[in-house]
Amino acid sequence: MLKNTFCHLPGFGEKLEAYLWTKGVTTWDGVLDSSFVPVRKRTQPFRDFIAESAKRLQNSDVNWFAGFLPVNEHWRMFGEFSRSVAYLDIETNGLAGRSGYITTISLYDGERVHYYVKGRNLDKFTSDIKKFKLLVTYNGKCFDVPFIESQFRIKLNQAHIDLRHVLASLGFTGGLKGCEKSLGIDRDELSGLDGYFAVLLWNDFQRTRSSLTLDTLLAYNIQDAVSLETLMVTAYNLKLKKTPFQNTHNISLPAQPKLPFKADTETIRSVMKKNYRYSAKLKDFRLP
DNA sequence: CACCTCGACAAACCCACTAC
DNA sequence: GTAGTGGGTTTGTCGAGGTG
Repeated sequence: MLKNTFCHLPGFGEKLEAYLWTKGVTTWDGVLDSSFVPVRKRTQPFRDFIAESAKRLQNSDVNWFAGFLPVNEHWRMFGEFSRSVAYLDIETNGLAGRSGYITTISLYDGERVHYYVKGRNLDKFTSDIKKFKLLVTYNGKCFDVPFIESQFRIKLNQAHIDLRHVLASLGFTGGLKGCEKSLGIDRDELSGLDGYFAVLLWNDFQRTRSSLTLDTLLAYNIQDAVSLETLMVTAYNLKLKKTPFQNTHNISLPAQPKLPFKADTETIRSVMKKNYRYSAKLKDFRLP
């Protein structure tokens, strides 16, 4: 999709790009010798910029594209760079602002699941994340990434697709779970849980040191990260429908990875019982 | 609850094109 | 050429929405 993208060129907006597509101009070389492109936008600086684009694409420099693409078109980077993606989700001990801390992190690379737990291996995250060129999150630009940056005192310089805004532009709102529901993405025994429940699980784990509790928390956290891939591919294909490339650039839905943890129903029940907020949900978690 | 980004909307600005 | 026009692009401001 980046090879068919012109709106990262200075002075090229969405309208001009869409117009050129209708005229059959779909490649960078095409721009340079199409009479549909104003002469001023075919001068040497533009030739140089396009040559630079080709070079950066060749060198897999996602970050360069992220700097020139309008943010609402960052989803386009996924096509060329879907194999350098880190799907990322964190859990914390609450929404307590600055006094809050990260409890667990899940990172899915499309094949393997990586997870990090406070007090065990959380610091390993900072070196692991450096291996990825592109981050995909839900609301991560507002929450996960600033939280990580402030807690670890690092800067995540990767290109970053925030699915919250991509999905909102497609008409899907209501949070990660809301979007999954609208798109028919199911999450069996973990449905009905939310971020606050992850806080309760962490508190319970602090008190009991129960490995079943931690497993349940990680199962939830990892499910969120893994779901991001399905959402990303779905959103990408839906976005493509508004371009002339829906038949050529479609990405097929990936197979689900084997998940390393299973949520424990009895733990969920027991933690729910202690919080009135989940009294209505409790009935969904009867023992078999 | 605190924090953060971006979409919406408006206004300013730029440029290709036309008429004379 | 020059001035006018209209559409597209860029810039600026503000509030909605989502995170555990």
